Amino acid sequence: MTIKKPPTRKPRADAEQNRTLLLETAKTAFAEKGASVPLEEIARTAGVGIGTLYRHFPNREALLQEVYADETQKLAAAAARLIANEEPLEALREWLRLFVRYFATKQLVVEALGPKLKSSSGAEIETSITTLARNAEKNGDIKLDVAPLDIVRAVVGMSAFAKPGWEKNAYKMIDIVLAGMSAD
Amino acid sequence: MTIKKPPTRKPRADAEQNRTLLLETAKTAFAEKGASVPLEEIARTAGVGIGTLYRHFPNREALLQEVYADETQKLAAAAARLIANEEPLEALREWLRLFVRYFATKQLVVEALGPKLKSSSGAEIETSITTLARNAEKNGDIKLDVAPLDIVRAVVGMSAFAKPGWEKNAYKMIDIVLAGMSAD
DNA sequence: TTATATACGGAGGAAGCCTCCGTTTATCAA
DNA sequence: TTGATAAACGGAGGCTTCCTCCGTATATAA
Repeated sequence: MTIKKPPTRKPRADAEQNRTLLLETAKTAFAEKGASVPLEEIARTAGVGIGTLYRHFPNREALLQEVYADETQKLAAAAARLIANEEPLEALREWLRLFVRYFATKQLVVEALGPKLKSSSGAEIETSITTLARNAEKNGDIKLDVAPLDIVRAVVGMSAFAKPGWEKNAYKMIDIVLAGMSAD
Repeated sequence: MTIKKPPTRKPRADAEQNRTLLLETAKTAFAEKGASVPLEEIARTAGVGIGTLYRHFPNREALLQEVYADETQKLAAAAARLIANEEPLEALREWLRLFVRYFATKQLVVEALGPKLKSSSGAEIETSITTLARNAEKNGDIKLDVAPLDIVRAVVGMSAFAKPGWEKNAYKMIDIVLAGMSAD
């Protein structure tokens, strides 16, 4: 069995630059043209070769994920903050609202990508909602006989071939679902 | 302005046959390999040329729609029957369960097609759920402050990157949502 | 049987995805 | 500075799928 020897060199500056450049270009392109914009177009716009794009991001999904990574990050942070500062049930409700707004920005992504969002961002979201929901359950606010993630799913469903303004309906659905789970 | 003169001839038998054959082949293929199975493969399996497939169904969506047309039809029929024979709230609940099963069969379709289901099947479903929901509302069972279709959306959301068995969760979500909407 | 509207089939152009590899360049040691 | 070399670059090209176009074949009607 061969051991990997790490000759360790400083990472090349041009590589870092291109990576950043590609992420910025992709973010714009996805927002403007939807998530199925040709990757070759992104590469061209960024002024790099297609090979470079694929070296940094092995496929479309990887690129999308990184583009939205920081927003996902913020969402996770918000969960922690809400738990610390709010009543459990309200923390849960508020986070779900945040989620709706977050999801609205990547909705077109989902449309074009299909439900492959299990990926990494999914894991962080699952952690957040699970913590929030269990917290509310322990506090006696809700009875949890579906998986916590199912709450998110119901809310996300609101965006199914949504017209602009679906967020309003999603907010209402949050209240309905929480009411339906309430342990009174 | 030229008027279209209709020379009217009996439609050719081979055309009808091929159409039917293609529908059957497509149904199997979609079920077995998902909705993104190459259309050329369907044509080949059916033993017709790709041109014939495209003449009958101008694109993938048209083909999918026709493949599932009769199931959609049944669902609409069920709505009428349930309204006639059940208590309004139970009619609504039961229809939503039927919908879950219906949707389970075309779920893979949705995944590959993305939310383009507004199309014709969507219209029939919207009619059904609207009638059922308004019926339950008039009976004083629920308070309807979301669009009826949103109930379906919430339920459909359960299937988002679902594992096998998501139908169970969907059933639970039906109960939760209806409880949350109950006007007590 | 013949004429013709209708349908058939598949070649081929267009578009995207992704890989592969020869060329270029940033880093580091001397 | 300079040379060696690991690291990164770029884009040609193979592959897959979509869909159109049109010459050929055939079912229908007279």
